[in-house]
Amino acid sequence: MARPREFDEDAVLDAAVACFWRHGFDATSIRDLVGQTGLTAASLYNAFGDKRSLFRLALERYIAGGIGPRLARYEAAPPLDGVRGYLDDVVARSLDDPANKGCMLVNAALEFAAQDAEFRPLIIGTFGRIEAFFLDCVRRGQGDGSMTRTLAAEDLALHCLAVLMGVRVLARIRPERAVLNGVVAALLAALVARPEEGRDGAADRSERGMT
Amino acid sequence: MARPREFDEDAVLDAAVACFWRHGFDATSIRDLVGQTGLTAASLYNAFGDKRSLFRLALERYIAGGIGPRLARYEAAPPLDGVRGYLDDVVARSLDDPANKGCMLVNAALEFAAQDAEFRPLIIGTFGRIEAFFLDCVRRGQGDGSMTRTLAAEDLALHCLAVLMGVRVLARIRPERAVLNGVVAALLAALVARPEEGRDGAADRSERGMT
DNA sequence: GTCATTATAGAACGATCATACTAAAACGCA
DNA sequence: TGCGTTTTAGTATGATCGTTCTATAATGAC
Repeated sequence: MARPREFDEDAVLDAAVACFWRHGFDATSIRDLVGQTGLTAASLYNAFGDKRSLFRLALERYIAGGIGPRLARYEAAPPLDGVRGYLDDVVARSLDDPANKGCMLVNAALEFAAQDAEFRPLIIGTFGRIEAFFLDCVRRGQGDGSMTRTLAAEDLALHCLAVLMGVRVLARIRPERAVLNGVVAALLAALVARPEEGRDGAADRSERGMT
Repeated sequence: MARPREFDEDAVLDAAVACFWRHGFDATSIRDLVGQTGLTAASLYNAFGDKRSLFRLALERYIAGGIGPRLARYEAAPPLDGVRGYLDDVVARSLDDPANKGCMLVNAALEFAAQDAEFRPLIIGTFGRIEAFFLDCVRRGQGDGSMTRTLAAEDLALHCLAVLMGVRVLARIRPERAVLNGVVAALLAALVARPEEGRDGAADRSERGMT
């Protein structure tokens, strides 16, 4: 009934992700987006709204295409393999990105931080999904004896999340395989059960007080 | 011989630090700086050069006033106390900052990342100083038996650095005491020597292979 | 007191920002 | 073949950006 779109929305959003991912929200201009997407400013505004809503769509697409699949890829793995796989994945992606863009979610979190009420729920919620993934790994790992029970599962999961964030920051400054692998190796060593811990599931849980 | 300055350079730089720390480089306008410092744009340019060199001075002042003293405060502490003190310090500062500005160095690192050749050396060098502090703590801790020798000191130091960065990011998103303390507690638990490790210095170093 | 020098104040600069407007163009349906 | 609707293309708009200019004010040296 009306004139049809001449562009592929997904391709345009991918181009927008590339722009925002590389330069952030503020430093990406509408002209940049016009140049990278190939369509005009009028079409951009007509199809996606203003710059903020386009950023939101781009960030959601980044999450749906990058973080979501990665979580799904390791959610059924053995606990230690899940954590290791997730972080090795991140390290590999960080190392083979010549632009060193890091993680768009971390970048957005620091650019908007607390002040932006519109993006906060999406950012916090996504980090919450990642934390939940780590928490699930740790709970299963503590249950099957592969991970240490000397700390609360919640603390260990937060530790994983913090190391993940740290890796994403460190990777932008020192994108060297030895550096990032060293960090991940130390995290995994911190998670594994110590030799003196029993390997028989929950049986020996009562032998230590709760701290 | 000429008209004297009417302002205190240090006070002006402190105001510039406050602006850049809170909003970053791009999102801070010269007009913001004019408003916060109280002097005119002409005086700003005359005294400090353009926006980039003012940012550099502000970042150097932040490092000299924030990070440097913190490193000095804990460099002579017992190894574990040094790491714990440094991170507890960071957590405390993060929690009592209502603006949640995080760390200006981390913010700058992510805003400029790899692309900016002018700020890279300062950013990388400062993180290098922090890493060297952690490495010194770990080496001493491994030497006196208080820290684990199951990993290379370099990897443990990098782990500390990554957790520090992660805490700085996490604190901007979830500035809750329990969250940040949990992360630090897990880091410290990862550093301490395990019960089966000898406490007699370097004596038992030969009993394990190098991995 | 005059001069050279530097600091101030405030307006002005061109560039670029996000966004809106005006027309023309391209379709489905009558 | 028109009509209604939406997408295009290009330009315009007002705001704000970093920076500079002009003029005036304040000092030490002579």
